[in-house]
Amino acid sequence: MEINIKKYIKEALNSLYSVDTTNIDVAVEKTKEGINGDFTVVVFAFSKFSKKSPADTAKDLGAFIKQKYDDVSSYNVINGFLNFRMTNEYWIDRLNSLNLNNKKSEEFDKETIMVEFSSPNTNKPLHLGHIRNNILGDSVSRILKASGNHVIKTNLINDRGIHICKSMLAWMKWGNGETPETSGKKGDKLVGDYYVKFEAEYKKQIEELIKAGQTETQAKANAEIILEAHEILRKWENGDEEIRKTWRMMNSWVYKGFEQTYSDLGISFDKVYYESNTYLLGKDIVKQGLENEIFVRDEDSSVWIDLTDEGLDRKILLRSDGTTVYMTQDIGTAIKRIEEFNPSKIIYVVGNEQDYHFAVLKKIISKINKSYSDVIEHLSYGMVELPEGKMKSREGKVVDADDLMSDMIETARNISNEAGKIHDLEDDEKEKIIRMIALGALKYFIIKVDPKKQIIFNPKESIDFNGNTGPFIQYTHARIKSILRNAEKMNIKFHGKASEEADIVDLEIELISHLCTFEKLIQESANRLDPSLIANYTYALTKLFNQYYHEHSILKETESKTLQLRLLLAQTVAQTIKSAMDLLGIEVPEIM
RNA sequence: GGUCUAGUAGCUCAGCUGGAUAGAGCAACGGCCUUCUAAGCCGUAGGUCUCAGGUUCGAAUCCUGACUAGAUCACCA
Repeated sequence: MEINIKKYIKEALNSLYSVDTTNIDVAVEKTKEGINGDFTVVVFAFSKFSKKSPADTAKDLGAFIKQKYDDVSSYNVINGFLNFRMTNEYWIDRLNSLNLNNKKSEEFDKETIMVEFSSPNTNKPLHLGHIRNNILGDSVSRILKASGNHVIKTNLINDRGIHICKSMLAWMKWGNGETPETSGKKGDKLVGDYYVKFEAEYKKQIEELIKAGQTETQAKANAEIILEAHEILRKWENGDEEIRKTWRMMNSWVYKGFEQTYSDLGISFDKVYYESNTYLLGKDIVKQGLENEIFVRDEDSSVWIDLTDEGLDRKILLRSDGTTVYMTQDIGTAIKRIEEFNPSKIIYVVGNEQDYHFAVLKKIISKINKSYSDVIEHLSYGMVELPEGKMKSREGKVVDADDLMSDMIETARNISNEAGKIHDLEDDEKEKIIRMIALGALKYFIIKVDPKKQIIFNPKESIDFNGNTGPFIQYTHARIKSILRNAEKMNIKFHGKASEEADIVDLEIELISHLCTFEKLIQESANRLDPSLIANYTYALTKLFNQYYHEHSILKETESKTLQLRLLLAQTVAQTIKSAMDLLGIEVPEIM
């Protein structure tokens, strides 16, 4: 759209001042509120070509363009800014073209991009921090897909390690064979409870040892219960069948619980990896790296990479006993994925506490193979914290994902009952809408903030359903749908196209102008891996429509061309809201 | 101490690669339902954009340096 204006300006610069415009970037913006115009060109930079003041330059350019192009209806110059007003026909044409087949068919499966997110540990249930991770990963995947890429959503489940051994040990000690069936507890919750039990006992033992004169470090290493946990880990690694059986059983409980939470959240994956299958990967690569002298072996036979030249540190890749560390596994998995899928990017949605880890991983991968340098990308997001600080699973101080969702559903139900607009629906329909609203409120609340910023969540302050929220946007969608239904009931024949002769008001131009930027915004949001741009865009669109809705009746419009224009505009807004919210993983109702 | 990230209204956040008088929501106060869904709309009030320099026609935005907060720098993941 504003590409036209750019073209015009370049042409004018060339004709008027003989400027070679190939490398000139023309800044075209939406005209600020309160100033007459649709597009604004910043002309300060062109003074050097015209050898005139910005204001005179702007006048030259404006006159030239107004005279030559008939989609420009007028121009004015204020403070050296050149403002153009486009004709009504121009805007109506824009609206019509938004409704043509705007499928960018040539942009399909441009690149293969792998997005890894969620990646939970299996010793505890998911909490609000995981929710942020999941909806970020899910939304980014949707946005990358919408911008024309082939996306593979993947989850690497951390199903082995000391953490799950802790839960197992506590269960073996104090569980009396308790299962999700006998206790009626969700599987992940049950296993999480034993993790908390372990940590409580561990803490007690540490305190006792400190009282007996040990230092904290000593106490942490010597507590009997942690030694037992390490023993279980050793047995696990040696394939002890009894331990493996318990491990499989408890993990299966957890998976069932996770499945439920993922399904409630509307999250799914294309490919799931288990760390118990991948943790040994990477050893061979490290060996090769040793031969190629990318890595070094210390005297105690541990293997390292030295990144001090790159502003990073030395990082261990294999322990002196030859066992792998987290990094080894990540190297192996990354290389395996690259070889298997040949993705142009693997995006890791992981909290910013692991910035350093991924900086190192990226360096290592590019040292292994230069052509892989740009594959690894870390989508680092800020932690979700409570007013009193970090959430701590081991102390049970977390905002549980399932609890939060059911609280939200409860609130949504109350608000909906009060409004009474969906009373007539069948119970299951009602329930579906209530869940949609609850999830919409929760997801929007999180996704609207810039991923890299930390979120402090105060459980005492409930998540809003009014203002800049998911439900507000959903509500506007339902409102528009209601208008379109009423139009049908009134036997208004809707053409799906607007006449260029229709009347058009300022708010309509603003709406159309906003709608026109959606496609570009998806690209930008994909480039920046930032769904919050979509959220803010949608809110602005919705806000604008509600204003319009209030000031101009659609169905009472008697002039048929204007009525058609308004119906088309309303429908386009509804569609755009729906697709935008879909990119955030939020559904919108027809009625609410 | 090194590195990274953030600091905008009482609170939660927008503000794109520098552009005109810094915007929303929540909370407060005042209006608007015989009119397409009031989960809405309009208005009032609320700001030294952490501070100090610099770059330039022009800085919340870019650079440098302070200050504050968080993260990270393990033979943990």
